[in-house]
Amino acid sequence: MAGIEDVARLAGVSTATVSRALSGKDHVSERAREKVEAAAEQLGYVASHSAYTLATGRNRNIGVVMPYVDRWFFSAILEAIESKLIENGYDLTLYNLSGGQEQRQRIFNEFLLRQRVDAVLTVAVHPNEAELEQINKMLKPIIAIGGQVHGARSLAMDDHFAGKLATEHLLALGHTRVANISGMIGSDREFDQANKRKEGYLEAMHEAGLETRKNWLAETDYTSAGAYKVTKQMLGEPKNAPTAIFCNSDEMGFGAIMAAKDLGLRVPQDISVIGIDNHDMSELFGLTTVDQRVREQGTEATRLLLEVLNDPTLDTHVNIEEDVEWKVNLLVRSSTARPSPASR
Amino acid sequence: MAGIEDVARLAGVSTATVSRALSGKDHVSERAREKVEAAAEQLGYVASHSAYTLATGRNRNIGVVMPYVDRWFFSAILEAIESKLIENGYDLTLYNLSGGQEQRQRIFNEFLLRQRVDAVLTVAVHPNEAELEQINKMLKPIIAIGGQVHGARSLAMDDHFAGKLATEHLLALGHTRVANISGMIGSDREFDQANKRKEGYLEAMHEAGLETRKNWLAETDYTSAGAYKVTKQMLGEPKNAPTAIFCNSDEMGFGAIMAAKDLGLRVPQDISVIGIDNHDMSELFGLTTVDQRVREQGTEATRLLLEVLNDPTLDTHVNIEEDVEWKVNLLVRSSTARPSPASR
DNA sequence: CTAATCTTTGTAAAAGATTTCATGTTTTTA
DNA sequence: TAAAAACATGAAATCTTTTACAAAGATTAG
Repeated sequence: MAGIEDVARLAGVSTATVSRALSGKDHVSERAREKVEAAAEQLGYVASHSAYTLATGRNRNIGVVMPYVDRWFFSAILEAIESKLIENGYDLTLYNLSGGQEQRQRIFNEFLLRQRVDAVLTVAVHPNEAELEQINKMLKPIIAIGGQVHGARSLAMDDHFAGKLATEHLLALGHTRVANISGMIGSDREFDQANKRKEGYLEAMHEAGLETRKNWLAETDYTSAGAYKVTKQMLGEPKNAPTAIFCNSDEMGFGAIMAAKDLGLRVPQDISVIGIDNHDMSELFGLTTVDQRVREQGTEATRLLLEVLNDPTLDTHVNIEEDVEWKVNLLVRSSTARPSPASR
Repeated sequence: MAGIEDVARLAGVSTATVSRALSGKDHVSERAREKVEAAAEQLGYVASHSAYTLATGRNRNIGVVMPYVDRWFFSAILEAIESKLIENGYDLTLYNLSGGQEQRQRIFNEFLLRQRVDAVLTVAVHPNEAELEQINKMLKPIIAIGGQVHGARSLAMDDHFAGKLATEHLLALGHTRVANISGMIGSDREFDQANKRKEGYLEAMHEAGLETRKNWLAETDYTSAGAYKVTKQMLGEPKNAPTAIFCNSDEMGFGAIMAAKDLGLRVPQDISVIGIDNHDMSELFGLTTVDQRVREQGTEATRLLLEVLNDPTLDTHVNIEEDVEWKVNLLVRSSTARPSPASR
């Protein structure tokens, strides 16, 4: 492959001029610029990235760390981040934490420290003490989406509020027997954040002076299969059954709806279901939800990050702990309605 | 951050020895190795990646190019690729083609040529002539998953065969009125490949001497919402309705099942549905499908790639055009059954 | 015991860009 | 027209590592 010297030779100038011309810098005569551009074009020259990085200290590369890639929320947000980055000339290096404790450690101890990235974007990651220390060692900007990371800027929705909002929608419709399906606390560190939605539910119920029976509080993993199972149990004995279910995520909402239908119940006449997310398939299920505009979150967080990187007045190692609170909206579809008179 | 010289100084050896000791090379005395390791540990030294790359020409980084990230197939395969790569000490740089023609061009013309990756993995990408030329300019190994790329090794399922297999399952159950929902040809270059599944369907129908009515051949985008819509139309007038539907993907199968249920039809008693993929949510829907073991595909393709990269006898620029045919299996669940006597 | 071989180590030369500094040239100002 | 300022350019230093080569020390063979 052609190097900068080849281009310089062909254009009849020095490598310094080539570098200046191609990066649109300072003082380069029109003539020289044209000659250089022609030579570069002819040789198909593209600057070697490692040399560029070594010389400038910049990577034009952002590390994205997330606990999963193959779950809808994460893949949607990743897509948005990637688009925004490419648009601005940045590469995206992906670090997926799903490979177990050992791999997770390696990512924090080795990969992120290789100085390969200019900044880090974490998505729903809860670093522990040691990991936090490693992250801060990098002296690079960090933005955390979906959950605070100590020392980093964050952009996150208020999970407590969202849970309350969803529950209050059901209460406003007249439901009094409202259940909640949450993730298993502790089974997956990263989802602890999302479980604050349950607290919002509890608060709403409490404020309305309603009881929350034990069997209306189900826990399962954050999958539709898990929700399907617990919903079947919950709705199995009609006597104790709720008239509405608030699921901590839309995917769990799908499972709840399928379970209800398989039991011969109609949604929403016999049972209302609400989720959180506004998953791509929620429309298909007619699922009422709290829209958290996932893709926009990715775009906005990336914009924030680029702002920091492009602002030369800011030290690159700004870890302003300024948290952006992300707005969410109730999106009513056909899975929620007033409880039927019979069920009361 | 500490550099190699700091480590050398602290350990009381030369940088050459540090380099050799840390990369587990050649002839280094036990004593020297220990001193170096202790010094590196103490300083928290991690070799700068760009310097490593500049000196060795290696990136320990693989470029992954895919048309989408936020669709299940792609996110699942991405997860598998990433895990395998991290395990082997490689980074993954993601290039997502969904950002329109202009961005697509930039990815092929600039990003991939920056010499930032040691190899490229494409997933269901159909490069055009110009793009192919750029790819080959890189002189780097390429492996194509899900569709051949001229000049590259590939690992792909036989889409024609899978379509035939799915259709024959329905025929074996006794169905004669079988419909197909495919993607829109040409609307999305990358999915042309998957549309070979339709040809398999047509062949199976033809070989069985069955007619394929026009309104049993629906086209839509590869989403469940699209499939929902066309299925409602198709099953709308019971007279011409099929007794079974073969969908080109599971996601479309979900849409078909939901549409059928919303029309008051029972699956599989009134209508059978089969898909292709074995999507994570297929079990929830009880969807019979052709399992293409998506994650394993990603793992295996990555293994193949690493094999090429690690084999010093192979020129790194091996573009053996050796295509691995990926096996698929019929996975029968509860969405397919014999047609009811009434419907015949 | 000497010569040959093997280990260990350090010096210095890469790798391929960017950028500082110095120099020569042109333009502007007084 | 002379001095000052602005501009264009190239030589060489720089970024941080790996590695070829040379040299020195240790071990083995004859």
